[in-house]
Amino acid sequence: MMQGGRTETGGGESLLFLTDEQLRKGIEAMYFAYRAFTADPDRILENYEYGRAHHRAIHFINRQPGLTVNTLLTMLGVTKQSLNRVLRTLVEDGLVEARVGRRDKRERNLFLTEKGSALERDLSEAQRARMRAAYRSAGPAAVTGFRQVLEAMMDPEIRRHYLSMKDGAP
Amino acid sequence: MMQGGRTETGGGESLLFLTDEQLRKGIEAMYFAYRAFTADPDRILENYEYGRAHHRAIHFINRQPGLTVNTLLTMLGVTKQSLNRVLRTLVEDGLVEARVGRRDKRERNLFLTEKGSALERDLSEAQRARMRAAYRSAGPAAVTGFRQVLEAMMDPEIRRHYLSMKDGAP
DNA sequence: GATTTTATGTCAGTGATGTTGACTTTCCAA
DNA sequence: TTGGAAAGTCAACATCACTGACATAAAATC
Repeated sequence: MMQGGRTETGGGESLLFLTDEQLRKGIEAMYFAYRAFTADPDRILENYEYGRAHHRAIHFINRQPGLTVNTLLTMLGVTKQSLNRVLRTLVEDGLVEARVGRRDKRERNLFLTEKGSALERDLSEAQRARMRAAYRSAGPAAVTGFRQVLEAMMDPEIRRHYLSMKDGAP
Repeated sequence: MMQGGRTETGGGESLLFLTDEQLRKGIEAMYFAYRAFTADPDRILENYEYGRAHHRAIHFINRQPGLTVNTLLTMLGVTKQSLNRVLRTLVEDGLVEARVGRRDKRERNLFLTEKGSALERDLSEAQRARMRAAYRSAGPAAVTGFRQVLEAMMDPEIRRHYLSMKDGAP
C-alpha cells in the first residue's frame, strides 16, 4: 500500500518535510486558507448580483488596464463564453469599458471605469486586510517562503504571466 | 485615494513586505497556485461523474474515519442539502459507508470502502505530487513559512479543526 | 482581390455546486 | 411524554463552468 508511506528518496533527515503526512497537511492548509481568502470578497459581492468570476475579471483589468479579452481569457483559464457573460454585465452596468483596439480593431481593450475602480478597491481591500493580517502575524521570512512555494506550484505558463505583472519590489 | 498607497504603520523598512503591491502579488499567487492545485484531481474526476465536492468529502472521510455528517459539514462549510447529494451518490456507488452511530443512533459515522480508498489514493497522489515538487523546489524553510501564512489566513474555528487533525510531525 | 485565420461576440443546451425553504423521521434528554 | 437536535428528503432556483455551433469584422496571407 502506498497509503501512509514515506516519500523520502534516500536523502535522509532533511527530507522529513516531504512525508505524505506533511504533504496532506499542506493540502488541507491550502484548502482552508483559500476558503477564508475568498470569503471576504464573496460577502461583498452578495450585495451586488455579481460572483467570484466578476471579481477575478475586475482584479486583472485593474492590474493591467487595456488588456485584451484574449489575454484575460488566458489568465482566467475559462472559456470565452463564460468570460463573455461576465464582461457583458460589467460593461452594461458601467464598471468596465471595452474600447476597440487602435492598431487591431478586432481587439477590445478593457478598462475599469471610476465605478469599476471603486468596487475593485472595496473587494481587494477586504482581501488585502486578511492577507495583511496573515503576513504580519507570520513575518517577512514566512512570507518569502509562502510566495516561493505558491510560485513553484503554478503551471509554468501561468507563472510566466504572474511574474511579468508589476511587482511591489521596485 | 487609497489605491496604490503604502500600508506601513510607521515601523520603517522592515514592513516593506506589507505594501499594497506586495499584498496584491500574494493574492494573485494564491489564486494561480490554487488553480494548479485543483487541476490535477479535477482531471481524474472527469473520468467519473464526480466533482470537486466529492473529492473533498472523500479526503476528509479518509483523514478522520468515522467522522459524523455534522463534523464533515462544519469542515466543508456547505449546507447539509448540498453535502447530502454528494454523500448519497458516494454511498450508492459503494465508495462510502455510512454506519449508524453506536452511542447516538441519529448520527452517521462515515467510512471509506476499499473502492473509496482506492479513489482517494489516486486523487491525493496527484495532488501530493504537485505539492511534493513545489516543496522540494522551495525547500524546508520556505515550506515552514508557507504553512505559517496559510494557517494565519484561516478562520479561527476552522484553524482549530485543522490543527487538531493528525500531523506528519510525530 | 480572394481566401484563410484570428479575435470577439452570441445563442442554446448541459452539468456540478451551491443556496433557501419546508417537511419527515429518528431518538436523546429534560 | 414532549421538546429539540441530527439527519435525510424534496423542490425550486442561481451561479459558474462547460461544449458546440454560428456570426461578424478585420487582419494576414496567398
